[in-house]
Amino acid sequence: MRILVIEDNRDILANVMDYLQLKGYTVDCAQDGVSGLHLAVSDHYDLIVLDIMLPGMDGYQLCQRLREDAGRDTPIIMLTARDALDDRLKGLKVGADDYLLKPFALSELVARIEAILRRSSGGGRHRLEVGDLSYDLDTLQVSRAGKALKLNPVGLKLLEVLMRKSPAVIRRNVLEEALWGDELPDSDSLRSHIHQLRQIVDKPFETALIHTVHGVGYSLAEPAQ
Amino acid sequence: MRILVIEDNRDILANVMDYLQLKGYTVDCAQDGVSGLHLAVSDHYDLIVLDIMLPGMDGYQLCQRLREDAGRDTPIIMLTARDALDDRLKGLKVGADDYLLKPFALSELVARIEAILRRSSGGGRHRLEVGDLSYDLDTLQVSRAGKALKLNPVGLKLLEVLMRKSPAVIRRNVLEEALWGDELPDSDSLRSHIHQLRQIVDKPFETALIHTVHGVGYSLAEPAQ
DNA sequence: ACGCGCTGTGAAAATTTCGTCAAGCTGCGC
DNA sequence: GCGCAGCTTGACGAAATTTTCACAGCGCGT
Repeated sequence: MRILVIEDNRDILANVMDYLQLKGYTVDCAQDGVSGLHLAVSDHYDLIVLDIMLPGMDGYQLCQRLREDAGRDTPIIMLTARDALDDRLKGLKVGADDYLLKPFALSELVARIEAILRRSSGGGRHRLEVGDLSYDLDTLQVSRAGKALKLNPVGLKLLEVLMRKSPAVIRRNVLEEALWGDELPDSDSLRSHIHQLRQIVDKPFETALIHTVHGVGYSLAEPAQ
Repeated sequence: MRILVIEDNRDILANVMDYLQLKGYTVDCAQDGVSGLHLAVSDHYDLIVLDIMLPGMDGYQLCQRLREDAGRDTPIIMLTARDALDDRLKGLKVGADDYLLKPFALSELVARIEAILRRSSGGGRHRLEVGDLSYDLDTLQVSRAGKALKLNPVGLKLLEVLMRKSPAVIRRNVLEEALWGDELPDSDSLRSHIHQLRQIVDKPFETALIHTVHGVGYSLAEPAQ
């Protein structure tokens, strides 16, 4: 993963670069807006970390020109020193994906980078994994411990929601809304679907992944946790 | 994704609801502050679009009560007709997440909704901690001193309210309202639930965290304090 | 010290929720 | 029209949770 850091403060820049490289990213940098934009346009990056206050061209202008003139939708995380509402709005308006208030913890920056990369994983690998369970969102193939499983449309949707939020507990009404939207079925058909899902996902295996939380909903998680 | 729109102007409300539903959101609405707050508290929403000027209770009050009384951190986008700085500061102060000045383009509203949802759902997990007691709001797992505890739905809710406001004392009627809303049980069942909660949270350990304040209510706090 | 009201305790009763199964319904390809 | 796969509905016993109740003990004002 290639990341471009645009920041004029040498200390911050060095810190961020070190930390990101430590995390396994390939990092380039620029210390002013013009050369930053040049790099961002002429090369390919998976994400850009962009300071607002820059010599030459500020972060907003850079972001805007990258989006509108160059047509790039490279994810951008903005760094802003102030907690001013205007900054946040302006940033979002010109197309930033997230922002971080200085001073920030490096771990937080990495967390956001990962969140955004995961979301905009344009690479096309849409796949969910929980324990030995795997769900390919492109081919709609589900397998556990290497064995392919055959699921219904409702089962797929249910599994998708459960896996996306794993290991969190999903409330019944959230699941119902995810499956049917506003027009819920008259009876409690969610129970039947969970039952069916279990027959396929849990029954043939040693350990159960689907857990019911009485009076609340269901969760999908490894028992270890 | 469930969105609650609180707006008294019928035309704007209809427009916004139509557009959001078109975008695939599940939308509820309220046309005054009181019923809006009631919905926001009694149901679960991923985001709230809140008009400032409302009959009954204005947007600031609603936001403040939702945050402070009900302890909800549902993201809120405020709608205001004025461009006054005071309004913005006031909004930030009571806990709004973003702003939109009327008149606004529907596409802009959606852009902000998506930006905020991305940020808040990608964000780390929510957890409450008081002393050696810890409560993960996502997985609903409660543990004290490393030992996992098994709680009922009512116990969880009770603990959540107590931990959120810790070390403050919570009046009985506030607790009752948090648990049952308007329709209280006929008898004083709160006592039983507190008792049950104590059996699980305090009994197996050295020090008690739950304290009763005679004639007032209960608090959850470390004894040191 | 006394009494009243509030609180702790324990357990039974009432209610809700859950797992499971089987039957009925619907849309679709043949 | 037939058969099929997928979905919904309803019913039942089982399990878990919540409410209710009775009684004992404690706090506090008098």
